[in-house]
Amino acid sequence: MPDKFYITTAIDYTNSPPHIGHAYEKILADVLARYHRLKGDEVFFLTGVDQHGQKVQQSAEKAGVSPEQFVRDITEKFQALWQKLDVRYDRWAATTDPLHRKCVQGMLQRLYDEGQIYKDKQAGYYSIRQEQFLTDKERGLDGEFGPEWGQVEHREEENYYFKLSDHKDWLLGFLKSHTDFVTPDFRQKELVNAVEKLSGDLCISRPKSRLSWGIELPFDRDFVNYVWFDALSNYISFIGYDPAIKDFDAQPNEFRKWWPALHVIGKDIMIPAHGIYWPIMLHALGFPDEQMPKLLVHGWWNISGAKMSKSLGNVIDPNALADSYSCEAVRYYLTKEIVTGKDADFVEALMITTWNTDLANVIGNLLNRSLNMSIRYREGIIKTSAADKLTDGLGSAELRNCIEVEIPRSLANYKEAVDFCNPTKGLGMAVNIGLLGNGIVEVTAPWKLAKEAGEKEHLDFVLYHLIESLRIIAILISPVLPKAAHGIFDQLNWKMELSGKEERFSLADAEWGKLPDGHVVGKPTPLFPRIES
RNA sequence: CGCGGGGUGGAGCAGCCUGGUAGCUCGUCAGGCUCAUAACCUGAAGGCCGCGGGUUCAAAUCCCGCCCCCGCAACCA
Repeated sequence: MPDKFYITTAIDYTNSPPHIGHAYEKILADVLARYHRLKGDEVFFLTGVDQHGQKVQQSAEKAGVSPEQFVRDITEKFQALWQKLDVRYDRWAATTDPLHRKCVQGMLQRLYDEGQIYKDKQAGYYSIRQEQFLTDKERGLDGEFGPEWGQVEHREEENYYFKLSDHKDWLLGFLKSHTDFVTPDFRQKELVNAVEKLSGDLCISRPKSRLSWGIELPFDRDFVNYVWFDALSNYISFIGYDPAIKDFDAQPNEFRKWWPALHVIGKDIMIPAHGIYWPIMLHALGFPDEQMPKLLVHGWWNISGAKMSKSLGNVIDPNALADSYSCEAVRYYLTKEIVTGKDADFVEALMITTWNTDLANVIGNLLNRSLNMSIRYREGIIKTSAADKLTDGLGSAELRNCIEVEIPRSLANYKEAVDFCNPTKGLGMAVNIGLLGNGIVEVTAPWKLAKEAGEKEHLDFVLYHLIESLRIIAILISPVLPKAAHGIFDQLNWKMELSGKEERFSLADAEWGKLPDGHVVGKPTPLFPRIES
């Protein structure tokens, strides 16, 4: 039985078009999903859009179109971008989907019936722009509410509340006994601190008079749900959760097959949404502790050390980036040049450097020179030879060390790294095998071997090793650079019957010595042309 | 004393959890090679690993104190 891997991303808010941060998260999730497929796991990758809410309603009004129309346009932009960036998800979660709406209403109804949701009246100062009640905490030094809140008025309003605080102690206990709930670990520390300060319940409704663009509360049609039950529950609704069934073990097979999930999210939505509301919602719905999801919290791409923001006008458009360079260049840079979980600076020049160094100079060049030599010296025919006999040839010691020590170590490091959600380090291992290959070319000097009749066997062995290195590299980079991985395989003339198909790659094949004797390689063409700036 | 992150050769970063020759990319300098995408390989210069204490045979790494930078409000991942 293959392992199951269910991965999700945050669903993006369809209020404005996607930027580099959206792209990073989806690429990260896509890379992990592809890696697990490479391992042979059964994978389900869910991503989508959050379409409801006040801001969409307002933006639509401003644009003079219906919310449906407005949301459809933006949604198309997201989907087009994911296609352009090779983000291959299995299902699209759009919160206006009837299936989702039904599930959300079912959840709310059951929690209402079970006394987890109650109606209450709140009076106080209310920010219209932020659609929330303000407390004294929000007052500035002068005791007034700052301009960021827009128009503030006194208001009295009835709403529905979810009994969040009832579950605070449970959550603290859960976090204490499940220290791997959040990756990286320092985020979990942060979360525990936040939970300890938690007080009050969660307002989950807005009267329809103010907000109509949302999911109606099933037990009171004068209200729509506000945000969290709608947005977060996509993670379960789209894989078939049945809200009417409290007993987790009695849930439909399809749902139980995939759950629990790995949620890939940004650091800004861990507290409170994914770290507090979501596990408590699941707990209240009857999910046992061992069926809680895990969170992979990534950092942000900053621009010259500053936060990316619309108001600063420094937003990076991934569409334009993919057009000027390539989808693969964007995927490579975003994966390689950030420590998973931490922030990084987005520097376009560094994207070019990284591409040129790792892909053009190291891997691409190794591919090119190896194939070229194979064809020039041995007519493209790759032969295995007994490694034992080659103890005293040029560079034999380095060659053996590479095969017996370095490559196995790189492979082990790669697997460990990506298994722990660190594709950055994984890519480093693939590049490392490329570096080793280029080193081997130097010490074995195939052009010298080719001139000596007695060295034919040694030459064959060297070439075999180089081709094997490239075959392995292609497999390792395939989750990040699917197109380039195919490009390498195509030039190696390997598994041509699967050309273009994802099944062409398997992690089990990433092992030195799997290429059969007598394989004939193809002609070299520069795969990663240098980007000249 | 709010919470968290960071301070490592010229630049950007890893390493810190699980102490033990300070590593990577770019840049600089000097060699080598010619199969290759003016690519590749080797070597060199350049670090009191923020500061001060402590633990230890041994600290970038663990502990304590201090200094500086950045997030934790918004559009926003």
